Amino acid sequence: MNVEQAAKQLEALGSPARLRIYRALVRAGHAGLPVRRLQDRVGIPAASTLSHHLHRLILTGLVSQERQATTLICRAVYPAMDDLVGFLADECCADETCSGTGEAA
Amino acid sequence: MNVEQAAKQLEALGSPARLRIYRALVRAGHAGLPVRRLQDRVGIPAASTLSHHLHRLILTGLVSQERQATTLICRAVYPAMDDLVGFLADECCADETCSGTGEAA
DNA sequence: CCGCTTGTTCGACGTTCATGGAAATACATG
DNA sequence: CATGTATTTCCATGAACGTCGAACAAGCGG
Repeated sequence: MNVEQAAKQLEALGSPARLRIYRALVRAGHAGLPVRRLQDRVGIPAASTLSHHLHRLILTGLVSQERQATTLICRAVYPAMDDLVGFLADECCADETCSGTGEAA
Repeated sequence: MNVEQAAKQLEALGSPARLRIYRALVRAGHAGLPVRRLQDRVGIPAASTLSHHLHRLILTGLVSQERQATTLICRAVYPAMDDLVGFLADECCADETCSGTGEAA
């Protein structure tokens, strides 16, 4: 995970609409959520807007889709989030253990 | 930490320039870094651009500044990052323990 | 085949962002 | 007070974003 990639994912998550989408997906668990259901849940009025956000999330690898007949099931990609949180934690140690990390890490 | 606040911080971090700035600050430890040094380190040519990004980071509470005579020392606010990582981890459990979280959490 | 549902793509609108140059501010020093 | 350094604020410009409506594609059921 390099800085550019992390920034891209952070940016994807850095919009209330997309963060809500992602959160709903995460909470839906492995089963995932059809786009229609997702729209209903996050309260985005226009389907095209949701589709746009979803596309962005997918591009960064945070979300995946699987077709089931006419409906598209969306799922959060947990390993991606894991990596991202790992990157953040690695850079920042979250506490005060940061002093020893140095520069080459 | 609500969704809006988290999204704001995520967005602040979601730019290669700002993520690099933040990273440099984190690695500098609690000693912090003067703006000038920061500029030199992250390779932003215009001081005004750096100042702009810094301002954004400060607005979201991710970075703090302290004046020392003519120079401004910038520091990463570790608790803020801790909260953000916590929010992400809380929503996503990072692994596969997510199924039990439910909806009301 | 036709209509219905599901979801995406396209084109457009106004808003916000990133960037940098110039002027302004804050502070130390002589 | 004048000068010099450090940093921000102001302003302008082009690019990207968020949002939406309308048109389109795909698959199911009569």
